Amino acid sequence: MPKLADPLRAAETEASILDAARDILAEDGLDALSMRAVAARVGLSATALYNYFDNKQALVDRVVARGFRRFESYLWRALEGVPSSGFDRLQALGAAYLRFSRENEQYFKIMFTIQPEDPREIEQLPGGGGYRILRESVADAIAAGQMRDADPDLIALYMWSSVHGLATLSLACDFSSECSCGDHDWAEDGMTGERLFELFGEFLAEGLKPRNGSGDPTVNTANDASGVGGTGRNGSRGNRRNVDDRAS
Amino acid sequence: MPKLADPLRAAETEASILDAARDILAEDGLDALSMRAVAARVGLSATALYNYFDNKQALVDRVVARGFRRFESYLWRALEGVPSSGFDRLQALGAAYLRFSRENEQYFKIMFTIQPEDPREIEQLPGGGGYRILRESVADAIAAGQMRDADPDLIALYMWSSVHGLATLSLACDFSSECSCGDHDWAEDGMTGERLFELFGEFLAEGLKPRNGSGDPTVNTANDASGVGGTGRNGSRGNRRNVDDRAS
DNA sequence: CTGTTAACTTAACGGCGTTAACTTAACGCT
DNA sequence: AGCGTTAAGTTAACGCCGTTAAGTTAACAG
Repeated sequence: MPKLADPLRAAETEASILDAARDILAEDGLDALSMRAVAARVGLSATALYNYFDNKQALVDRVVARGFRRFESYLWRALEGVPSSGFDRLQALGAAYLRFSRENEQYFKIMFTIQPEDPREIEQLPGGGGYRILRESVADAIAAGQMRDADPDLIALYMWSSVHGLATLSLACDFSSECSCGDHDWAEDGMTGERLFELFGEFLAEGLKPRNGSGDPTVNTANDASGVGGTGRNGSRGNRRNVDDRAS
Repeated sequence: MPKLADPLRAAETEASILDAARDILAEDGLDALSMRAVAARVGLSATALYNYFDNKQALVDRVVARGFRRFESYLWRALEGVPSSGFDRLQALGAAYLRFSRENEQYFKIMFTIQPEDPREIEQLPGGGGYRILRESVADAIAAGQMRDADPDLIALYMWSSVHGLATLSLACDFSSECSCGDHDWAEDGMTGERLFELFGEFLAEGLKPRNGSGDPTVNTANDASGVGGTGRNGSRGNRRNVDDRAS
């Protein structure tokens, strides 16, 4: 690996390599992201890339790090014009999180799948990758008296888990189609992660325990199996244990 | 692909191939899972595997499907002896979910990462893969009056998202060490996903909105930045926008 | 004894990440 | 002007990958 003395030119080439890698990833997925493909896209031979990156893993790590920066500024933009305290800000953050995961599916997948070769180098996940914004918004909401008085890190992590889980599951499984959850037909209104997150807002704010005269009745629609239905609509076949594959 | 007329022998060989693939995956990760490696482990040549599986993707899909079945029976076992209504059952489910994700890290990762070649074949995710158990437990809790009266699918999905997000983030980022969330030092008590899930129980049940005389005060310890701290401990450097990488 | 065929092998193709060796162009220096 | 140095890139090659084509072996049917 030569030393790449000219820093300007080197930085330009490096950036164009990273751009090419990002484009290939977004267009054709991680499997299509080969050193030869990236090199061809920037008009170099594959071995030339090794002047700029130690190996493929290092290149991918850089792509991921860039993804986290882009993710962070995406979240920042989502907060523009949203008042700086209360649940609105957190709702906007969650919605942006889900929107990003859908618009940048491949990016999002590798961001939380690839583990960097050198785990010391992660100033990105989650410290710089949006977590600070979330934590700050949580602290604001607590200070404004709109959120319970608990460890802001714990609350931030709780909200992050919920939204991240929803984003991940939305990518792995299409709720609104054949991969139906239960036998409830959600395809009717094209259930998306973002729509679900709106519905989850009530649960996040008020919890799951029953309460008298709870707020928003909209989430209580389409409820036909409560109070008397016992184990619910699936109760009849719910007890099949299917133990055959236990030791596999 | 010959017809494999002897069904008993064929099923045995197929099972041993799947076992080998599962073992390699668990021991050395997805990158080490090659047709040649699997074949060597069962004492065959790589091409022999094509008598039993169309291609590598089909083999991996079967491994994933087996993983889901194992996952499901794992969750079932976690419910043995737990009373069949109320939050206890859901708490046990969540804890088992996180335990499985830690004990079977590689398995868990590909279960929700790999997307099957033929998406019709997913009777596994999430229908058979534990979702039914969760939904049933939710319906039980609603029927017992221990949970609010809302669409059980919606509640189940909410809880699933929370736990799944926590599991995924726990694997991608070690909360208790260098990848510290915020500047809060959680390494003191070796923060794990399972421990976090215990702490989240209060939020899941009671919500995040403030309430007078809220229940468990243990989650309110270690809280030093609320009420007056404004934007929290990171407020000073929190406003760096870092817009440089916007178009990358 | 022969033909069929299930179950498997070896050989090979193109693509992958990566290394080694070589080329080319620009530069400083006497 | 001629020289060596070196940045930046090339081609060739290695071993591994998924996969296909062709050939081998053993059992069994007639």
